[in-house]
Amino acid sequence: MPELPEVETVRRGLEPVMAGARIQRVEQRRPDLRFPFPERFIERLQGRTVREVGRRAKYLTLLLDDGLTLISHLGMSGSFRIEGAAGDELPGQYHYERSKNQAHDHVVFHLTRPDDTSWTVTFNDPRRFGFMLLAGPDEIVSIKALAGLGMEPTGNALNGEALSDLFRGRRTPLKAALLDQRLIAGLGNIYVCEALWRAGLSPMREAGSIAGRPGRSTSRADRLADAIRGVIAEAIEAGGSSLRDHMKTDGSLGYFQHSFSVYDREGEPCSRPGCRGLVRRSVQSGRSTFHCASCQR
DNA sequence: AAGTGAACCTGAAGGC
DNA sequence: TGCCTTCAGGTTCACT
Repeated sequence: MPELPEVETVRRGLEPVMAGARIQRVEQRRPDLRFPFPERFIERLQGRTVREVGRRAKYLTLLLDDGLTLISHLGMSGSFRIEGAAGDELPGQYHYERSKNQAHDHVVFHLTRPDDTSWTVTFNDPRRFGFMLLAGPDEIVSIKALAGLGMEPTGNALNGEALSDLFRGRRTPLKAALLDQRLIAGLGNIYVCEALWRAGLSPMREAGSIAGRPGRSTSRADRLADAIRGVIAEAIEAGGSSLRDHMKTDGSLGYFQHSFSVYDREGEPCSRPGCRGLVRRSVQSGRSTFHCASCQR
């Protein structure tokens, strides 16, 4: 489920339980996910206190009191679920628990908080494309996964000029450039399709074609930057609001309650006012692209 | 260098 | 009902 907004939603869900909590015990139920777990994974976590629950692009980061950071990626199907040990801290938790196949519960963190409440945080990942890494204070910058990441698509740093400079001279399709985590870190297939639709730009257009002269923006780059920031901000907002529902009722994180303009809407009429086009599905570098050829140029 | 396709793995959904 | 194929939010690697 995880592009940046979903990972941020997960972060916000974990923070109130994990930040400040002591990791009493860790259950690691298999030797690997996508990669083998780090050496002495359990031993290095048990007894530590979580100082911060952070996020970089699609990675969650748990900073511990000894300077170690647990870096976690959800892959395609990873999720965390929180359960109060007393059983009644989270109303409706039973329903949520039942909705998951516990055969894919791979890691369980047993936590205690300063107020003496006890919790478990369980990592579930059917496809096992997720992974966990440990990095010491000096290693964190050299962790390969994080080292090459581009700018976050949130906030004012991502503007037309920045996009123009990032994409200048690139002949790769705009879609591929936006998915390239080395340029912008955190976008995935859904939000790239959505942002391109909002900006009225074709996914097939050369990335460099929206660039202006060095240090200058263009109206296309401005539109795209606005669309990206808007889509991401709204998705985080939606995830944040659905997180409360998720606590009460089921395991969905708003993803499925989200209505997209083009993603997974093949054959439907384009929803841009005045546009008569239909949403088309195509394949770019092995992944589905959804766009309206009539209004996305 | 840039682009594509396959690989990793399980489960859901659709066609017949 | 069941069997088969296709597809899925990500990343990485091998090839042309």
